[in-house]
Amino acid sequence: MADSRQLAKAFKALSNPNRLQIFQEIMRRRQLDSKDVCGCALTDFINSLNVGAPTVSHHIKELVNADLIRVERNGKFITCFLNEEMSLRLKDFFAAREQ
Amino acid sequence: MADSRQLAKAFKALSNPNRLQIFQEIMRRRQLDSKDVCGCALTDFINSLNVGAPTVSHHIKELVNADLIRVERNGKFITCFLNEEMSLRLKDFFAAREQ
DNA sequence: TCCACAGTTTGACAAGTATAGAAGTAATAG
DNA sequence: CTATTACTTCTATACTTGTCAAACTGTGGA
Repeated sequence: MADSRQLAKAFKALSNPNRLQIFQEIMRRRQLDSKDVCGCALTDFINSLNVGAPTVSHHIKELVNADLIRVERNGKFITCFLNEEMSLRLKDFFAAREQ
Repeated sequence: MADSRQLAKAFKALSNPNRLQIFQEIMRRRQLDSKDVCGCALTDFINSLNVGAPTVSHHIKELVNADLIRVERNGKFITCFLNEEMSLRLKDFFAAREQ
């Protein structure tokens, strides 16, 4: 059950409403399949949520730390991408034994 | 997105390691399909986790409050059951747009 | 009726978290 | 090189949470 700890960490990362919204937006953008828009810059979140840059930066770090997303720096910007593997694991967690 | 709030609540309920373990045990027992054992008494958790009764009681309340489980009283005992509908919603949340 | 057992409520407290402001770093434009 | 933009780190603070001890409630059995 060493694995429980990682799940709990992921759930904790998603337990804050602002962080959940960031995550949902990253999920949502993934679906717009063109390469240009499939990630999110941190600035997007600063504008859409009502919190400052330090707070968003902190939230992103938590999501990365929980393996839910990964980030890439492109010049001045960072871009956030969904970690598909983790999403899959979380889906499977809830899918256990149901059809 | 009024719905986000409920998701965040569920994730928060699962973000504590002890509470997650309680939830996992309730999930696990569901699979032993005989009527007699398909729920969990609170005492079971008091013994298996290393926390006192008040703490377990509190955790159960949080899980109920997050719509993840429901409880029934049978005489002296309470029994916990999984809320399948919520599990399904959570599975779908992570399943969005992936195959 | 009284006791023991199963669980709940209350109150307290240490530890953790969300947030902001100020100051710092990194990259790009001019 | 300087200024600006994008983000990070540090520090402080208000708030939340997990836990326990003690006291309480409800149920079934002797």
